[in-house]
Amino acid sequence: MKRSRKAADTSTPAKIDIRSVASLARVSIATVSRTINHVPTVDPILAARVWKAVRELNYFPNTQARALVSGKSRLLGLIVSEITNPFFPELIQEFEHAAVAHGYEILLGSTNYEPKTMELCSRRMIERMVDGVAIMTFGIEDFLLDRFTADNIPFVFIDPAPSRPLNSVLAVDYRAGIYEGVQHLAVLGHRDIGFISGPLNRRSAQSRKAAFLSCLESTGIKANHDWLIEGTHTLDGGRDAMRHILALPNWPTAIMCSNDMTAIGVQHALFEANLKVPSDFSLIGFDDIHLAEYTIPPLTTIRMSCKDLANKAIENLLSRLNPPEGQGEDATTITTRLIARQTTGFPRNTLQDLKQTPARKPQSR
Amino acid sequence: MKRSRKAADTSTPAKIDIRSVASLARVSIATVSRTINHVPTVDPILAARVWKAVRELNYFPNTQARALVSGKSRLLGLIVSEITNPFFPELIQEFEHAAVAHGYEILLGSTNYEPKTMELCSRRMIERMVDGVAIMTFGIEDFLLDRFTADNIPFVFIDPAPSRPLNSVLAVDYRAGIYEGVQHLAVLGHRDIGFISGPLNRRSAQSRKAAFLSCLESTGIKANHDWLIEGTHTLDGGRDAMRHILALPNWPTAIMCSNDMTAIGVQHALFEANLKVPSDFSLIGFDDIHLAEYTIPPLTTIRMSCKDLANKAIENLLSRLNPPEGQGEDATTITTRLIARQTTGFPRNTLQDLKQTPARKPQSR
DNA sequence: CTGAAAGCGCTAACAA
DNA sequence: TTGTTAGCGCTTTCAG
Repeated sequence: MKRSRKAADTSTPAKIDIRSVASLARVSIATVSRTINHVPTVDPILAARVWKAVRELNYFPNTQARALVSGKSRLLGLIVSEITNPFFPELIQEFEHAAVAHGYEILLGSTNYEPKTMELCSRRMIERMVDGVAIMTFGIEDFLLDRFTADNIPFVFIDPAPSRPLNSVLAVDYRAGIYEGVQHLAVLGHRDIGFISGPLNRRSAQSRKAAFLSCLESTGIKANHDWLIEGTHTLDGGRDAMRHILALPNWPTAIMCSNDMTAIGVQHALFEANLKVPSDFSLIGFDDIHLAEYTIPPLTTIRMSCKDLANKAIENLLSRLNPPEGQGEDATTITTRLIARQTTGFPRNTLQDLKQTPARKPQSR
Repeated sequence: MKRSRKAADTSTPAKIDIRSVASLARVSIATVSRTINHVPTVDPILAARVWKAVRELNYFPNTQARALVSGKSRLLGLIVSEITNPFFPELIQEFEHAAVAHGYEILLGSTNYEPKTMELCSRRMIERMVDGVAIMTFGIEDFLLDRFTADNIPFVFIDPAPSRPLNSVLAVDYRAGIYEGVQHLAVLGHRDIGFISGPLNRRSAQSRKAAFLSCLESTGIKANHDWLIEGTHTLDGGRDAMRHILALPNWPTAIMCSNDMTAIGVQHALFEANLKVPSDFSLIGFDDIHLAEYTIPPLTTIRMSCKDLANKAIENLLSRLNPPEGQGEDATTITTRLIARQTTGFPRNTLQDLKQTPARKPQSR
C-alpha cells in the first residue's frame, strides 16, 4: 500500500502530464509550458505555484511531444568509425559530456569503416531527426554529406573533401605534430624512417601520410617507398605491416605510425621477432590515446586532443543551431604535437649502443 | 536551380509526411500507416502504390510522432561506468549492433563511477522514455533501480543486489574463470599470489575478490592479506597497487587482477622497476579486452564475453517488451574462462630459471 | 499576463 | 479491407 502516493488505489501508476501539473497549480497548461520553458513574462506567483506542483508531482515533460511540436529533437548525432579504437571512446566521452551539459543527448553510430553501415547510420540519424551531426569517421563519402545537406541538418567533420567550402570543417593540423616527430627522429640520427599509414581510401590517412612525406622532405630525408606500408589503423594492421617490413632485405631504423593502435601492433610484431624498442627500432604513434602512456615501453606519439575535437565540434554545431550575434564562418583548427616518451632512441648500430648485439638481420643499404 | 527535385520553386524543401505519401498513392493515411507497419491485411495493390510513393518521395516516418502516439520510443538505455575502459567500448559496440538489428537505437550514459552522474543518467533515460535499460556499471545503487521500477521500465543489470529477486539479472559466473586461473598458477608452482581488486564498493569487484579468495582456499593456498590490494580498475590503479606491493618486504610471485586495465598498469609498474614478466612475476588479468592480446608480453587473462553479455542483455530486454509465448523467468548466466597467454610462468627462483638473475629483492617468507 | 484552441505527424479505434 | 476521426503531450498563436 505504500507504493503509490498519487495514484490512490487505481493500480495504474497515474501518468503525470502537463495537465496534471496545470490543475494542481490551478493554471492553464499554457502557463505551465511557459513556466518550465522560462518564458520571462510569467507572473512569479503563478510560476511559483507551477514549480511547486512540478516538484510535488515529480513531473518532467515528455521529450517526444516536445520534439514533435518544436521540430527539434535535442539529439546530436555522433558518427565514429570504430568504437573499438580507444581514440574514439575518449572522444565519445568528451562529446557526451559536452552534449549533456548543453541539454542534448547523443545518438551514437559506429560505421566500422563500411560504407553501407555509414549509410545506415546517416539514415538512423535523419530518422531520429537529430539537430546536428558530428562525423568523426576520418573520411566520409561525399554523397553522404549531401544527404544531411538536403535535410538541412548541420554537420561537422574532419578533413574536408576539398570540394566542401563549408563552415563545418574541423581542420586538423597534422603537419605540426608530424613535423616535430620527424625532427625528433632526425636529431637522434635516423635517416631510414618507415611509415605505416591508415587505409588510404580515407582522407585522414592520406593527410597524415602526405604530412609525413612532406615533413621528410623538409627535413632533407629521402623517402624509401618500400617502407611506406598501408595499414588499417588497427592492432592487427600494425602487426602485419611490421611483419612485412621485417621480411624486407633492408630495414628502416625508425617507424612512424598513422595511429597509436598501429604502433602498438608494431610493438607486438617486434616483440614476436625478439627485437627491442627503442634499441632496434624507434617508434612513434599518433593520437596519444590514454593507453600510449602504458605500453612497454611507453609510446612516443603525436597528440591530437580529442577533448578539443569534441568541444569544438559541439560548439560549432550548437552555434549553428542557435545562431548567436556574430556569425563566425571560420573553420576551426585542431593542432597536434609530439609527446616524447620512451620508444624513440638512437638508431641501432650507432656508436651509442655498439655494445648491444645488433638486430639479427644485417642492415644493408 | 538544380537543387530541388520535388519542391518546385517554393524555396522551402517541401516536407514529406504521411499525407504526402497518402495523396500520391491515392489512399488514406491510415493505409499508408498500415502498409509501412506491415499490417498484413492491406490490399497488395494499394500497398504497392504506397511503397512506390514512399520511394519516390523518399519518405520516412517521423520517429517522434510515432513515439508520442505509441508510447514506445524504440530507444534502449545503456549505462556503463566508464567508456574509457576498453571493456566497455567493446560491449557498447556489440550492444549497439544488436539494438540496431532489432530496430532500436541506444542512448548511452557513462557514469564515471559517480553516483550523481548515475542519477543524471537515469533521469535522462527516463525523460527520453527509453523502452528498457541495461545497466552495465558493475554496481549500482539500489534506489536507482527503484526509479526504473516505478516508471515501469524494464532493466537488466549485472551482479544483483541480493535483494532483487528479479528476472532482470545477468549473473556472471566469475568463479569458473578465476578458478582456472588459480589452478593454472598453482600448477606452475605459485603459492604466493596477490590480488588487485577493483573498488570494493562495487559489487562486481567484491564478487571477483570473493571468488579469488574462495578459489585460493579450494586450491589449498593460504591468502596473504598484505597482497590483497584495492585498486580502481584503471591503469593508474594497477600501477599504484603494484608499486605498493613492490614496497613490501615480501613479494608474491604472481598477481591476479580484477580487470585487464589493472593488469596493464601492473605491467607498467614492473617495467618501471625493471622487473620482467613472467620471469619475475606471473600476471593474470580479467575481461580479455581486445588489447590483452597485444600487451608485451601478451596477457594471460580471464575472458568474459562482452558479446555474450550484450546479446543476452538485449535479448532479455526485448523479450520483456514484446513478451513471447513462454515466459522464461530465469536469470541468464554469463560464464568466464582462462585464456592462457604469455604473462604466466614458473615462479622466480625456481629450478627452471635459476640461471636468470633473480629479482633484486630477495624473497623471504 | 493568461487561457483557449489549433495543430505537430502519427497510430488505433471505429465505421463503413 | 479501407477511410474517418480522435487523440498522444506539448508549444504557440490569438484573443481576452
